[in-house]
Amino acid sequence: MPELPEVETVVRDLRPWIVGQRIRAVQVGPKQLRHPWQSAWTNRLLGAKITALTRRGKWIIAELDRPERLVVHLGMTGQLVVVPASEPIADHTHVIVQWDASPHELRFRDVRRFGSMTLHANDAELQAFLGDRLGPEPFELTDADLARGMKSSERVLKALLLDQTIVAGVGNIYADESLFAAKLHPQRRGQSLSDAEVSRLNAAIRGVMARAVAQRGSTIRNYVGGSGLKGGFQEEFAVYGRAGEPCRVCATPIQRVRLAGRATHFCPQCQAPWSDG
DNA sequence: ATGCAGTCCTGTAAGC
DNA sequence: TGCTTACAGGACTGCA
Repeated sequence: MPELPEVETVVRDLRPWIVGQRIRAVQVGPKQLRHPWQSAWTNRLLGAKITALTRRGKWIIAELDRPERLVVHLGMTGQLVVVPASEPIADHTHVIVQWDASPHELRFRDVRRFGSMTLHANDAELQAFLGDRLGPEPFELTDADLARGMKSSERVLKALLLDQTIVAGVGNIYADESLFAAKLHPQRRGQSLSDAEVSRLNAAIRGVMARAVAQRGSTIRNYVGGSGLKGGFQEEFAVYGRAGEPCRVCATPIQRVRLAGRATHFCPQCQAPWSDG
């Protein structure tokens, strides 16, 4: 599932292929993504040059040489890839962007259509949109930021980590992995955390994210980077998807429960539920 | 205000 | 073998 490391990998892969390219054509399929494509968007994109490709949380942002911003969210099964235009079009391909001077094209494929591709009018409007939804990036998150998000809440840690307004980019996999790395039980309440535990959690999130980005993210089912390459971090999972398997630290079987509506994996020994202050 | 459950969507896999 | 059912979960809505 594309979370921060996967989205970052897609952005890095795509950047050399599409930054500097001028849009010649946009083809949109009949099936709607999360938000319907407005036909006016196509006209506003034609002739525009991509000037930068960036990421904020799990959102991908294409800057243009005009005010509009093209924004993509991969949802659960979204894939954004650059391929030779001659390549057969895979099932569930919903948008194709073609360039003036390239034999390659950009394709957005999304089997379950939880993803979205939208055009925002300008950067200020986009920043307001993202600002309403996203807290700090993990690599910019201070202990004070995280403490503010955690210690004022009665919600369980798993739910708090999935809340994009507290820290942007963490999804189900990296929430579980971060809590293991921080030795915190996913069912602990935010307000039960000590300052030391908040600090540990912050370091854990950052460490897990850095290692996952270095491995080009995780491929569980169908995630691929912008060049079609799979990720490798799934080989390093400590808990996610390892229910019943021995903890890599203490050999205790990894437990799986349902928390905040999500499958949640943890080591009952390493992540004991009591506070250690 | 807060937190939770339900919703969307379809491919995969388990169960009978 | 073929059908039904559960499950995967990011972002969002509606309800208590």
